[in-house]
Amino acid sequence: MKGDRREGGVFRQEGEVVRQRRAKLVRLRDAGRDPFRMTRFDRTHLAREIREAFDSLEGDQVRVAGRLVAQRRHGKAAFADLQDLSGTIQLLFRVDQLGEERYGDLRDLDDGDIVGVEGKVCRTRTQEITIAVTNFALLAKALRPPPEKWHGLRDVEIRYRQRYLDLIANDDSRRIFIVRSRVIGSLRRFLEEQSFLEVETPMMQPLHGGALARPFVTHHNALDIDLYLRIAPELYLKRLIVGGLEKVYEIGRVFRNEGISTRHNPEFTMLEAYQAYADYRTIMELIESMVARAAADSLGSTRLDRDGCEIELSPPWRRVSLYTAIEEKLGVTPERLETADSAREVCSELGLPAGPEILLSTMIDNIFGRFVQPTLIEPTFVTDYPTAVSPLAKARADNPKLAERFEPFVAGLELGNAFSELNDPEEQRGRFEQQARARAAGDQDAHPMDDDYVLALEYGMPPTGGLGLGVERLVMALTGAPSIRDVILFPQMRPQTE
RNA sequence: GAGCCGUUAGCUCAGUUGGCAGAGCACCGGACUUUUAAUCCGGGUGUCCUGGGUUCGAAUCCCAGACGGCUCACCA
Repeated sequence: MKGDRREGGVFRQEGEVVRQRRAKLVRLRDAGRDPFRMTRFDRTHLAREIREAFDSLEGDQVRVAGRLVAQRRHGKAAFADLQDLSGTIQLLFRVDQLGEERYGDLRDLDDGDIVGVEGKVCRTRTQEITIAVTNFALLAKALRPPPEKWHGLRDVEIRYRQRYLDLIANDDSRRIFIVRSRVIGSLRRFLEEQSFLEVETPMMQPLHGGALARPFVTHHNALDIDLYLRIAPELYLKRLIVGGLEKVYEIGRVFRNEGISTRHNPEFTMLEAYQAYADYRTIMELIESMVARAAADSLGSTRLDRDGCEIELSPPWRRVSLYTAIEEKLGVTPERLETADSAREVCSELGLPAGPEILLSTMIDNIFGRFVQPTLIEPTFVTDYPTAVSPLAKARADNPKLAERFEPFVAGLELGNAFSELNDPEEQRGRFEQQARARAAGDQDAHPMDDDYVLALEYGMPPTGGLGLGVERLVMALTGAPSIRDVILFPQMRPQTE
Protein backbone atom coordinates (compact mmCIF):
# COMPACT_ATOMS: atom_id res chain seq x y z
CA MET A 1 0.00 0.00 0.00
CA LYS A 2 1.24 3.45 -0.85
CA GLY A 3 1.66 5.92 1.93
CA ASP A 4 -0.28 9.09 2.50
CA ARG A 5 -1.11 11.18 -0.50
CA ARG A 6 -3.04 14.34 -1.04
CA GLU A 7 -4.38 15.23 -4.43
CA GLY A 8 -5.79 18.67 -4.97
CA GLY A 9 -8.56 18.88 -2.46
CA VAL A 10 -9.93 15.36 -2.48
CA PHE A 11 -8.61 13.29 0.29
CA ARG A 12 -7.43 9.82 -0.51
CA GLN A 13 -5.07 9.43 2.39
CA GLU A 14 -4.19 6.04 3.68
CA GLY A 15 -3.27 7.47 7.02
CA GLU A 16 -3.10 6.00 10.46
CA VAL A 17 -6.83 6.37 11.00
CA VAL A 18 -7.72 4.38 7.91
CA ARG A 19 -5.21 1.65 8.76
CA GLN A 20 -6.74 1.32 12.21
CA ARG A 21 -10.24 1.10 10.82
CA ARG A 22 -9.27 -1.49 8.23
CA ALA A 23 -7.73 -3.55 11.00
CA LYS A 24 -10.95 -3.24 12.98
CA LEU A 25 -12.93 -4.47 9.97
CA VAL A 26 -10.61 -7.45 9.59
CA ARG A 27 -11.12 -8.34 13.25
CA LEU A 28 -14.90 -8.14 12.83
CA ARG A 29 -14.78 -10.37 9.78
CA ASP A 30 -12.53 -12.85 11.54
CA ALA A 31 -15.04 -12.96 14.37
CA GLY A 32 -17.80 -13.75 11.88
CA ARG A 33 -19.41 -10.33 12.26
CA ASP A 34 -18.80 -8.76 8.86
CA PRO A 35 -20.84 -5.52 8.93
CA PHE A 36 -21.16 -5.50 5.17
CA ARG A 37 -23.17 -8.68 5.24
CA MET A 38 -25.98 -6.90 7.04
CA THR A 39 -29.01 -6.38 4.83
CA ARG A 40 -32.12 -4.69 6.12
CA PHE A 41 -32.86 -2.93 9.37
CA ASP A 42 -36.48 -2.11 10.07
CA ARG A 43 -36.79 1.16 11.88
CA THR A 44 -39.82 2.43 13.68
CA HIS A 45 -39.00 6.12 13.82
CA LEU A 46 -36.81 8.91 12.52
CA ALA A 47 -34.81 10.97 14.96
CA ARG A 48 -37.02 14.01 14.60
CA GLU A 49 -40.20 12.01 15.07
CA ILE A 50 -38.94 10.80 18.42
CA ARG A 51 -38.06 14.28 19.57
CA GLU A 52 -41.34 15.76 18.35
CA ALA A 53 -43.55 13.01 19.78
CA PHE A 54 -41.56 12.47 22.94
CA ASP A 55 -44.50 12.85 25.30
CA SER A 56 -46.37 9.96 23.74
CA LEU A 57 -43.27 7.86 23.08
CA GLU A 58 -41.55 8.10 26.45
CA GLY A 59 -40.77 4.60 27.71
CA ASP A 60 -41.53 2.95 24.35
CA GLN A 61 -39.13 0.65 22.55
CA VAL A 62 -38.04 2.16 19.23
CA ARG A 63 -35.66 1.24 16.43
CA VAL A 64 -33.63 3.87 14.64
CA ALA A 65 -30.75 3.76 12.19
CA GLY A 66 -28.24 6.23 10.87
CA ARG A 67 -24.71 7.48 10.99
CA LEU A 68 -22.78 7.76 14.21
CA VAL A 69 -21.55 11.35 14.29
CA ALA A 70 -20.22 11.77 17.82
CA GLN A 71 -19.33 9.68 20.84
CA ARG A 72 -18.78 10.57 24.48
CA ARG A 73 -17.52 7.61 26.44
CA HIS A 74 -17.51 7.49 30.21
CA GLY A 75 -16.16 4.10 31.13
CA LYS A 76 -19.24 2.08 32.01
CA ALA A 77 -21.62 4.33 30.08
CA ALA A 78 -21.36 6.03 26.75
CA PHE A 79 -23.31 8.62 24.80
CA ALA A 80 -23.42 8.89 21.07
CA ASP A 81 -25.23 11.00 18.49
CA LEU A 82 -26.97 9.28 15.63
CA GLN A 83 -27.76 11.22 12.47
CA ASP A 84 -30.47 10.23 10.03
CA LEU A 85 -32.25 12.16 7.30
CA SER A 86 -34.39 14.02 9.80
CA GLY A 87 -31.67 15.11 12.21
CA THR A 88 -29.81 13.65 15.16
CA ILE A 89 -30.78 11.92 18.36
CA GLN A 90 -28.71 10.92 21.36
CA LEU A 91 -28.04 7.32 22.26
CA LEU A 92 -27.10 6.04 25.70
CA PHE A 93 -25.22 2.78 26.12
CA ARG A 94 -24.89 1.39 29.65
CA VAL A 95 -22.96 -1.66 30.74
CA ASP A 96 -25.65 -2.68 33.25
CA GLN A 97 -28.20 -2.57 30.44
CA LEU A 98 -26.16 -4.31 27.74
CA GLY A 99 -23.91 -6.63 29.72
CA GLU A 100 -20.13 -6.63 29.76
CA GLU A 101 -19.64 -8.43 26.46
CA ARG A 102 -22.14 -6.48 24.38
CA TYR A 103 -20.96 -3.23 25.93
CA GLY A 104 -17.42 -4.17 24.99
CA ASP A 105 -18.51 -4.37 21.38
CA LEU A 106 -18.79 -0.59 21.44
CA ARG A 107 -15.07 -0.68 20.70
CA ASP A 108 -16.02 -1.73 17.19
CA LEU A 109 -17.84 1.55 16.59
CA ASP A 110 -16.24 4.61 15.08
CA ASP A 111 -17.60 8.00 14.09
CA GLY A 112 -19.07 7.68 10.65
CA ASP A 113 -20.25 4.10 11.06
CA ILE A 114 -23.79 3.22 10.06
CA VAL A 115 -25.59 1.61 12.98
CA GLY A 116 -29.05 0.43 13.85
CA VAL A 117 -30.18 0.51 17.48
CA GLU A 118 -33.12 -0.60 19.52
CA GLY A 119 -33.91 0.95 22.86
CA LYS A 120 -36.22 2.82 25.15
CA VAL A 121 -37.11 6.47 24.69
CA CYS A 122 -36.15 8.49 27.74
CA ARG A 123 -34.81 11.78 28.93
CA THR A 124 -31.44 12.19 30.61
CA ARG A 125 -30.72 14.21 33.71
CA THR A 126 -30.01 17.18 31.45
CA GLN A 127 -33.40 16.70 29.73
CA GLU A 128 -31.88 15.51 26.47
CA ILE A 129 -34.25 13.19 24.62
CA THR A 130 -32.32 9.95 24.35
CA ILE A 131 -32.63 6.33 23.36
CA ALA A 132 -31.35 4.01 26.10
CA VAL A 133 -29.95 1.30 23.88
CA THR A 134 -30.89 -2.31 24.58
CA ASN A 135 -29.40 -3.72 21.40
CA PHE A 136 -27.39 -2.41 18.49
CA ALA A 137 -25.96 -3.55 15.19
CA LEU A 138 -23.16 -2.26 13.04
CA LEU A 139 -24.76 -2.03 9.59
CA ALA A 140 -21.83 -0.64 7.64
CA LYS A 141 -18.28 0.26 8.59
CA ALA A 142 -16.83 3.65 7.70
CA LEU A 143 -13.19 3.14 6.80
CA ARG A 144 -12.66 6.89 6.71
CA PRO A 145 -13.71 9.39 9.35
CA PRO A 146 -16.42 11.94 8.60
CA PRO A 147 -15.41 15.60 8.45
CA GLU A 148 -14.55 17.13 11.81
CA LYS A 149 -17.69 17.91 13.73
CA TRP A 150 -17.00 21.31 15.20
CA HIS A 151 -15.56 23.33 12.35
CA GLY A 152 -17.38 21.26 9.77
CA LEU A 153 -16.34 20.99 6.19
CA ARG A 154 -15.44 24.34 4.69
CA ASP A 155 -13.11 23.40 1.84
CA VAL A 156 -15.30 24.30 -1.12
CA GLU A 157 -13.47 21.98 -3.45
CA ILE A 158 -14.18 18.96 -1.27
CA ARG A 159 -17.73 20.20 -0.72
CA TYR A 160 -18.38 20.09 -4.47
CA ARG A 161 -16.29 17.08 -5.44
CA GLN A 162 -17.36 14.92 -2.52
CA ARG A 163 -20.85 16.25 -1.98
CA TYR A 164 -21.70 13.38 0.35
CA LEU A 165 -19.24 14.79 2.88
CA ASP A 166 -20.83 18.21 2.57
CA LEU A 167 -24.24 16.67 3.17
CA ILE A 168 -23.02 14.77 6.23
CA ALA A 169 -21.27 17.77 7.73
CA ASN A 170 -23.26 20.84 6.76
CA ASP A 171 -26.88 21.22 7.81
CA ASP A 172 -27.24 24.23 5.58
CA SER A 173 -26.20 22.31 2.51
CA ARG A 174 -28.65 19.56 3.31
CA ARG A 175 -31.34 22.18 3.82
CA ILE A 176 -30.69 23.82 0.46
CA PHE A 177 -31.11 20.59 -1.46
CA ILE A 178 -34.28 19.75 0.43
CA VAL A 179 -35.58 23.22 -0.49
CA ARG A 180 -34.61 22.63 -4.09
CA SER A 181 -36.57 19.39 -4.19
CA ARG A 182 -39.59 21.07 -2.62
CA VAL A 183 -39.40 23.97 -5.07
CA ILE A 184 -39.52 21.63 -8.04
CA GLY A 185 -42.38 19.70 -6.47
CA SER A 186 -44.23 22.94 -5.90
CA LEU A 187 -43.73 24.13 -9.48
CA ARG A 188 -45.14 20.84 -10.74
CA ARG A 189 -48.14 20.96 -8.43
CA PHE A 190 -48.87 24.57 -9.32
CA LEU A 191 -48.78 23.92 -13.05
CA GLU A 192 -50.73 20.71 -12.63
CA GLU A 193 -53.45 22.63 -10.79
CA GLN A 194 -53.53 25.13 -13.66
CA SER A 195 -54.17 22.20 -16.04
CA PHE A 196 -50.73 22.32 -17.67
CA LEU A 197 -49.59 19.06 -19.20
CA GLU A 198 -46.10 17.88 -18.34
CA VAL A 199 -44.25 16.68 -21.42
CA GLU A 200 -40.77 15.55 -22.39
CA THR A 201 -39.04 16.65 -25.55
CA PRO A 202 -35.71 15.67 -27.11
CA MET A 203 -32.49 16.48 -25.30
CA MET A 204 -30.55 15.40 -28.38
CA GLN A 205 -31.55 17.62 -31.25
CA PRO A 206 -30.41 17.73 -34.87
CA LEU A 207 -30.62 21.53 -34.67
CA HIS A 208 -30.17 23.48 -31.45
CA GLY A 209 -32.57 26.30 -30.90
CA GLY A 210 -34.80 28.21 -28.52
CA ALA A 211 -32.04 30.33 -27.02
CA LEU A 212 -28.94 32.27 -27.96
CA ALA A 213 -26.11 30.06 -26.78
CA ARG A 214 -23.48 27.65 -27.98
CA PRO A 215 -24.35 23.96 -27.77
CA PHE A 216 -22.49 20.77 -26.95
CA VAL A 217 -22.15 18.47 -29.92
CA THR A 218 -22.33 14.69 -29.85
CA HIS A 219 -22.54 12.00 -32.46
CA HIS A 220 -25.02 9.22 -33.17
CA ASN A 221 -23.14 6.28 -34.66
CA ALA A 222 -25.97 4.34 -36.32
CA LEU A 223 -27.42 7.40 -38.00
CA ASP A 224 -23.95 8.85 -38.48
CA ILE A 225 -25.12 12.34 -37.66
CA ASP A 226 -24.05 14.98 -35.20
CA LEU A 227 -26.62 15.85 -32.58
CA TYR A 228 -26.73 18.82 -30.24
CA LEU A 229 -27.53 18.61 -26.57
CA ARG A 230 -30.45 20.98 -26.22
CA ILE A 231 -29.90 24.56 -25.13
CA ALA A 232 -33.66 24.91 -24.60
CA PRO A 233 -36.81 22.84 -25.19
CA GLU A 234 -38.67 25.88 -26.50
CA LEU A 235 -39.19 25.05 -30.16
CA TYR A 236 -40.45 21.54 -29.44
CA LEU A 237 -42.86 22.78 -26.80
CA LYS A 238 -44.29 25.30 -29.22
CA ARG A 239 -44.76 22.55 -31.80
CA LEU A 240 -46.98 20.93 -29.17
CA ILE A 241 -48.97 24.17 -28.91
CA VAL A 242 -49.43 23.95 -32.68
CA GLY A 243 -50.61 20.39 -32.07
CA GLY A 244 -53.33 21.67 -29.79
CA LEU A 245 -52.01 20.64 -26.37
CA GLU A 246 -52.57 24.31 -25.40
CA LYS A 247 -50.92 24.31 -21.97
CA VAL A 248 -47.65 22.39 -21.72
CA TYR A 249 -44.56 22.52 -19.57
CA GLU A 250 -41.29 20.71 -19.15
CA ILE A 251 -38.83 20.71 -16.28
CA GLY A 252 -35.54 19.38 -17.46
CA ARG A 253 -31.87 19.72 -18.03
CA VAL A 254 -30.48 22.01 -20.68
CA PHE A 255 -26.85 22.31 -21.72
CA ARG A 256 -24.94 25.39 -22.75
CA ASN A 257 -21.35 25.32 -23.83
CA GLU A 258 -20.14 28.46 -22.13
CA GLY A 259 -18.13 29.72 -19.21
CA ILE A 260 -18.65 28.59 -15.63
CA SER A 261 -19.34 31.19 -12.96
CA THR A 262 -21.21 31.66 -9.71
CA ARG A 263 -24.36 31.99 -11.78
CA HIS A 264 -23.65 29.55 -14.64
CA ASN A 265 -23.21 25.80 -14.82
CA PRO A 266 -22.89 24.06 -18.20
CA GLU A 267 -25.94 21.94 -17.42
CA PHE A 268 -28.82 23.35 -15.48
CA THR A 269 -32.50 22.77 -14.92
CA MET A 270 -35.01 24.84 -16.76
CA LEU A 271 -38.74 25.14 -16.43
CA GLU A 272 -40.45 26.11 -19.66
CA ALA A 273 -44.22 26.55 -19.92
CA TYR A 274 -46.44 27.64 -22.80
CA GLN A 275 -50.06 28.69 -22.67
CA ALA A 276 -52.17 29.17 -25.77
CA TYR A 277 -54.40 32.25 -25.99
CA ALA A 278 -52.26 34.05 -23.43
CA ASP A 279 -49.69 36.80 -23.80
CA TYR A 280 -46.72 37.96 -21.80
CA ARG A 281 -48.93 39.80 -19.34
CA THR A 282 -50.75 36.56 -18.52
CA ILE A 283 -47.36 34.95 -18.01
CA MET A 284 -46.33 37.66 -15.54
CA GLU A 285 -49.30 36.78 -13.40
CA LEU A 286 -48.48 33.10 -13.74
CA ILE A 287 -44.86 33.61 -12.66
CA GLU A 288 -45.57 35.83 -9.67
CA SER A 289 -48.14 33.39 -8.27
CA MET A 290 -46.01 30.38 -9.05
CA VAL A 291 -42.85 31.75 -7.42
CA ALA A 292 -44.74 33.00 -4.37
CA ARG A 293 -46.24 29.55 -4.06
CA ALA A 294 -42.85 27.86 -4.46
CA ALA A 295 -41.51 30.02 -1.64
CA ALA A 296 -44.44 29.24 0.61
CA ASP A 297 -44.17 25.50 -0.11
CA SER A 298 -40.41 25.29 0.32
CA LEU A 299 -39.71 27.87 3.02
CA GLY A 300 -43.07 28.28 4.68
CA SER A 301 -43.19 31.96 3.81
CA THR A 302 -43.42 34.29 0.84
CA ARG A 303 -41.06 36.67 2.59
CA LEU A 304 -37.30 36.37 2.21
CA ASP A 305 -34.78 37.92 4.52
CA ARG A 306 -31.74 38.86 2.51
CA ASP A 307 -28.95 40.72 4.33
CA GLY A 308 -31.44 42.30 6.67
CA CYS A 309 -33.55 43.32 3.69
CA GLU A 310 -37.04 41.87 3.42
CA ILE A 311 -38.24 40.67 0.05
CA GLU A 312 -41.96 40.03 -0.33
CA LEU A 313 -42.75 37.63 -3.17
CA SER A 314 -46.54 37.86 -3.08
CA PRO A 315 -48.14 39.29 -6.21
CA PRO A 316 -48.18 41.77 -7.71
CA TRP A 317 -44.56 42.32 -8.62
CA ARG A 318 -43.28 45.61 -9.90
CA ARG A 319 -43.31 46.05 -13.70
CA VAL A 320 -40.82 48.43 -15.23
CA SER A 321 -39.49 49.15 -18.69
CA LEU A 322 -35.83 48.40 -19.26
CA TYR A 323 -35.40 52.04 -20.29
CA THR A 324 -37.23 53.41 -17.28
CA ALA A 325 -35.15 51.21 -14.98
CA ILE A 326 -31.96 52.56 -16.53
CA GLU A 327 -33.18 56.15 -16.31
CA GLU A 328 -34.20 55.74 -12.68
CA LYS A 329 -30.83 54.33 -11.74
CA LEU A 330 -28.45 56.32 -13.91
CA GLY A 331 -30.41 59.33 -15.17
CA VAL A 332 -29.76 58.22 -18.72
CA THR A 333 -32.81 59.11 -20.80
CA PRO A 334 -34.30 56.62 -23.29
CA GLU A 335 -33.51 59.09 -26.09
CA ARG A 336 -29.79 58.61 -25.48
CA LEU A 337 -30.23 54.88 -26.04
CA GLU A 338 -32.04 55.26 -29.32
CA THR A 339 -29.02 55.23 -31.59
CA ALA A 340 -25.78 53.31 -31.41
CA ASP A 341 -23.76 56.54 -31.51
CA SER A 342 -25.37 58.18 -28.51
CA ALA A 343 -25.40 54.87 -26.62
CA ARG A 344 -21.67 54.58 -27.28
CA GLU A 345 -21.21 57.95 -25.55
CA VAL A 346 -23.18 56.71 -22.57
CA CYS A 347 -21.06 53.56 -22.37
CA SER A 348 -17.86 55.58 -22.51
CA GLU A 349 -19.11 57.77 -19.67
CA LEU A 350 -19.96 54.68 -17.65
CA GLY A 351 -16.65 52.98 -18.34
CA LEU A 352 -18.23 50.18 -20.36
CA PRO A 353 -16.90 48.80 -23.65
CA ALA A 354 -17.92 51.18 -26.43
CA GLY A 355 -16.08 49.93 -29.49
CA PRO A 356 -17.56 50.42 -32.95
CA GLU A 357 -18.25 46.69 -33.30
CA ILE A 358 -20.56 46.60 -30.29
CA LEU A 359 -24.26 46.51 -31.13
CA LEU A 360 -26.77 48.92 -29.64
CA SER A 361 -28.68 46.06 -28.04
CA THR A 362 -25.49 44.73 -26.46
CA MET A 363 -24.63 48.14 -25.05
CA ILE A 364 -28.08 48.49 -23.52
CA ASP A 365 -27.76 45.02 -22.05
CA ASN A 366 -24.33 45.87 -20.64
CA ILE A 367 -25.58 49.06 -19.02
CA PHE A 368 -28.53 47.27 -17.52
CA GLY A 369 -26.59 44.21 -16.43
CA ARG A 370 -23.82 46.16 -14.79
CA PHE A 371 -25.66 48.99 -13.05
CA VAL A 372 -29.34 48.12 -12.79
CA GLN A 373 -29.73 44.38 -12.41
CA PRO A 374 -27.80 44.09 -9.12
CA THR A 375 -30.17 46.66 -7.59
CA LEU A 376 -33.34 44.76 -8.51
CA ILE A 377 -33.79 43.19 -5.11
CA GLU A 378 -37.57 43.39 -4.89
CA PRO A 379 -39.27 41.07 -7.38
CA THR A 380 -39.46 42.96 -10.65
CA PHE A 381 -40.53 42.30 -14.21
CA VAL A 382 -38.36 44.21 -16.65
CA THR A 383 -40.05 44.76 -20.00
CA ASP A 384 -39.29 46.22 -23.42
CA TYR A 385 -36.31 44.21 -24.57
CA PRO A 386 -35.24 45.01 -28.12
CA THR A 387 -36.79 42.80 -30.77
CA ALA A 388 -33.34 42.45 -32.30
CA VAL A 389 -32.22 40.22 -29.41
CA SER A 390 -35.54 38.39 -29.15
CA PRO A 391 -35.82 36.33 -32.35
CA LEU A 392 -38.66 34.14 -31.05
CA ALA A 393 -40.75 36.88 -29.43
CA LYS A 394 -43.64 38.81 -30.88
CA ALA A 395 -42.90 42.49 -31.51
CA ARG A 396 -45.01 45.16 -29.88
CA ALA A 397 -47.73 46.39 -32.21
CA ASP A 398 -47.11 50.03 -31.24
CA ASN A 399 -43.31 49.81 -31.51
CA PRO A 400 -41.87 46.92 -33.51
CA LYS A 401 -38.37 47.65 -32.25
CA LEU A 402 -39.44 46.36 -28.85
CA ALA A 403 -40.65 42.87 -28.06
CA GLU A 404 -43.55 41.75 -25.90
CA ARG A 405 -41.00 40.27 -23.61
CA PHE A 406 -39.90 40.51 -19.99
CA GLU A 407 -37.45 39.05 -17.54
CA PRO A 408 -38.18 38.43 -13.87
CA PHE A 409 -35.60 39.54 -11.29
CA VAL A 410 -35.44 38.68 -7.59
CA ALA A 411 -32.59 39.50 -5.21
CA GLY A 412 -30.54 40.84 -8.11
CA LEU A 413 -30.81 37.53 -9.97
CA GLU A 414 -32.24 37.09 -13.41
CA LEU A 415 -34.66 34.22 -12.95
CA GLY A 416 -35.71 33.67 -16.53
CA ASN A 417 -37.21 35.02 -19.69
CA ALA A 418 -40.73 35.19 -21.06
CA PHE A 419 -42.64 36.60 -23.96
CA SER A 420 -45.59 36.55 -26.25
CA GLU A 421 -44.51 33.92 -28.73
CA LEU A 422 -43.97 34.92 -32.32
CA ASN A 423 -46.50 32.87 -34.28
CA ASP A 424 -46.24 34.53 -37.70
CA PRO A 425 -44.32 31.97 -39.81
CA GLU A 426 -43.17 34.51 -42.38
CA GLU A 427 -41.85 36.90 -39.79
CA GLN A 428 -40.25 34.00 -37.92
CA ARG A 429 -38.46 32.98 -41.10
CA GLY A 430 -37.25 36.56 -41.51
CA ARG A 431 -35.97 36.64 -37.92
CA PHE A 432 -34.13 33.37 -38.46
CA GLU A 433 -32.58 34.75 -41.64
CA GLN A 434 -31.40 37.77 -39.74
CA GLN A 435 -29.92 35.47 -37.07
CA ALA A 436 -28.31 33.34 -39.76
CA ARG A 437 -26.61 36.46 -41.12
CA ALA A 438 -25.29 37.31 -37.70
CA ARG A 439 -24.10 33.74 -37.42
CA ALA A 440 -22.34 33.95 -40.77
CA ALA A 441 -20.75 37.15 -39.53
CA GLY A 442 -19.23 35.26 -36.62
CA ASP A 443 -21.86 35.41 -33.86
CA GLN A 444 -21.61 31.86 -32.57
CA ASP A 445 -24.56 32.33 -30.26
CA ALA A 446 -26.94 33.41 -33.00
CA HIS A 447 -29.97 31.26 -33.63
CA PRO A 448 -29.67 28.85 -36.57
CA MET A 449 -32.35 28.73 -39.29
CA ASP A 450 -34.97 26.13 -38.37
CA ASP A 451 -37.15 25.39 -41.38
CA ASP A 452 -38.90 22.56 -39.63
CA TYR A 453 -40.06 24.89 -36.88
CA VAL A 454 -41.28 27.45 -39.41
CA LEU A 455 -43.16 24.64 -41.16
CA ALA A 456 -44.95 23.91 -37.88
CA LEU A 457 -45.91 27.57 -37.53
CA GLU A 458 -47.31 27.50 -41.03
CA TYR A 459 -49.97 25.07 -39.81
CA GLY A 460 -51.10 27.76 -37.36
CA MET A 461 -50.08 28.39 -33.77
CA PRO A 462 -52.55 30.21 -31.56
CA PRO A 463 -51.37 33.36 -29.83
CA THR A 464 -49.28 31.99 -26.98
CA GLY A 465 -47.42 33.21 -23.93
CA GLY A 466 -44.36 31.31 -22.77
CA LEU A 467 -41.76 31.35 -20.05
CA GLY A 468 -38.42 29.92 -19.19
CA LEU A 469 -37.32 29.86 -15.57
CA GLY A 470 -33.90 28.87 -14.31
CA VAL A 471 -34.62 26.53 -11.43
CA GLU A 472 -31.16 26.98 -9.90
CA ARG A 473 -31.50 30.75 -10.00
CA LEU A 474 -34.87 30.49 -8.29
CA VAL A 475 -33.43 28.25 -5.59
CA MET A 476 -30.51 30.65 -5.16
CA ALA A 477 -32.94 33.54 -4.72
CA LEU A 478 -35.01 31.59 -2.21
CA THR A 479 -32.12 30.22 -0.15
CA GLY A 480 -29.61 33.03 -0.50
CA ALA A 481 -27.01 30.60 -1.85
CA PRO A 482 -24.14 32.74 -3.20
CA SER A 483 -23.12 30.34 -5.97
CA ILE A 484 -25.03 28.13 -8.38
CA ARG A 485 -22.69 25.35 -7.26
CA ASP A 486 -24.37 25.48 -3.89
CA VAL A 487 -27.70 24.46 -5.42
CA ILE A 488 -26.43 21.81 -7.87
CA LEU A 489 -25.49 18.55 -6.15
CA PHE A 490 -22.64 17.76 -8.51
CA PRO A 491 -21.54 20.97 -10.23
CA GLN A 492 -19.21 20.77 -13.18
CA MET A 493 -15.58 20.72 -12.07
CA ARG A 494 -12.37 20.29 -13.95
CA PRO A 495 -11.32 16.62 -13.68
CA GLN A 496 -8.40 16.01 -11.40
CA THR A 497 -5.20 14.77 -12.93
CA GLU A 498 -3.24 12.04 -11.23
C1' G B 1 -9.52 33.37 -21.90
C1' A B 2 -7.18 37.54 -18.26
C1' G B 3 -6.06 39.37 -13.29
C1' C B 4 -5.81 38.59 -8.00
C1' C B 5 -5.82 35.10 -3.98
C1' G B 6 -5.33 30.16 -2.04
C1' U B 7 -3.33 24.79 -1.49
C1' U B 8 0.69 22.78 5.53
C1' A B 9 -1.89 16.38 9.99
C1' G B 10 -8.34 13.05 9.10
C1' C B 11 -10.88 18.35 9.69
C1' U B 12 -10.21 23.82 10.77
C1' C B 13 -5.98 26.57 10.61
C1' A B 14 -0.99 28.99 12.53
C1' G B 15 3.99 28.90 10.86
C1' U B 16 8.44 35.07 12.58
C1' U B 17 14.42 37.02 9.20
C1' G B 18 15.49 30.83 5.02
C1' G B 19 17.65 27.10 10.46
C1' C B 20 14.75 20.00 13.75
C1' A B 21 6.91 20.73 11.18
C1' G B 22 2.91 23.43 15.03
C1' A B 23 -2.24 24.20 17.69
C1' G B 24 -7.42 22.86 18.50
C1' C B 25 -10.67 19.07 17.30
C1' A B 26 -10.36 13.95 15.39
C1' C B 27 -7.40 9.49 16.29
C1' C B 28 -4.43 5.76 19.62
C1' G B 29 -3.37 4.00 25.05
C1' G B 30 -5.22 4.76 30.22
C1' A B 31 -9.13 6.64 34.05
C1' C B 32 -14.32 7.64 34.41
C1' U B 33 -22.18 5.03 34.94
C1' U B 34 -26.00 11.23 32.64
C1' U B 35 -22.53 13.45 28.73
C1' U B 36 -23.76 16.66 24.69
C1' A B 37 -17.30 20.87 21.48
C1' A B 38 -17.60 15.63 28.09
C1' U B 39 -13.32 15.84 31.35
C1' C B 40 -8.33 14.25 33.12
C1' C B 41 -3.25 11.77 31.99
C1' G B 42 0.05 10.11 28.00
C1' G B 43 1.04 9.77 22.48
C1' G B 44 2.03 13.90 16.53
C1' U B 45 -0.13 10.28 13.03
C1' G B 46 2.88 14.91 7.62
C1' U B 47 4.77 13.74 -0.36
C1' C B 48 4.03 21.40 3.65
C1' C B 49 -0.29 20.63 -4.21
C1' U B 50 3.52 18.94 -8.20
C1' G B 51 8.24 19.53 -10.87
C1' G B 52 12.55 22.31 -11.42
C1' G B 53 16.00 26.24 -9.53
C1' U B 54 18.84 29.39 -5.78
C1' U B 55 21.19 28.07 -1.06
C1' C B 56 25.48 24.83 3.59
C1' G B 57 20.18 24.55 4.50
C1' A B 58 13.52 25.90 1.41
C1' A B 59 6.69 25.10 3.92
C1' U B 60 9.21 29.97 3.50
C1' C B 61 12.88 32.87 -2.05
C1' C B 62 12.68 32.24 -7.84
C1' C B 63 10.56 29.70 -12.38
C1' A B 64 7.00 26.44 -14.56
C1' G B 65 2.66 23.56 -13.94
C1' A B 66 -2.03 21.39 -11.50
C1' C B 67 -6.48 22.25 -8.93
C1' G B 68 -9.78 25.65 -6.51
C1' G B 69 -12.04 30.51 -5.17
C1' C B 70 -13.21 35.56 -6.46
C1' U B 71 -13.43 39.48 -10.16
C1' C B 72 -13.60 40.49 -15.28
C1' A B 73 -14.58 38.56 -20.23
C1' C B 74 -18.03 35.12 -22.43
C1' C B 75 -22.97 33.85 -21.39
C1' A B 76 -29.59 34.91 -19.99
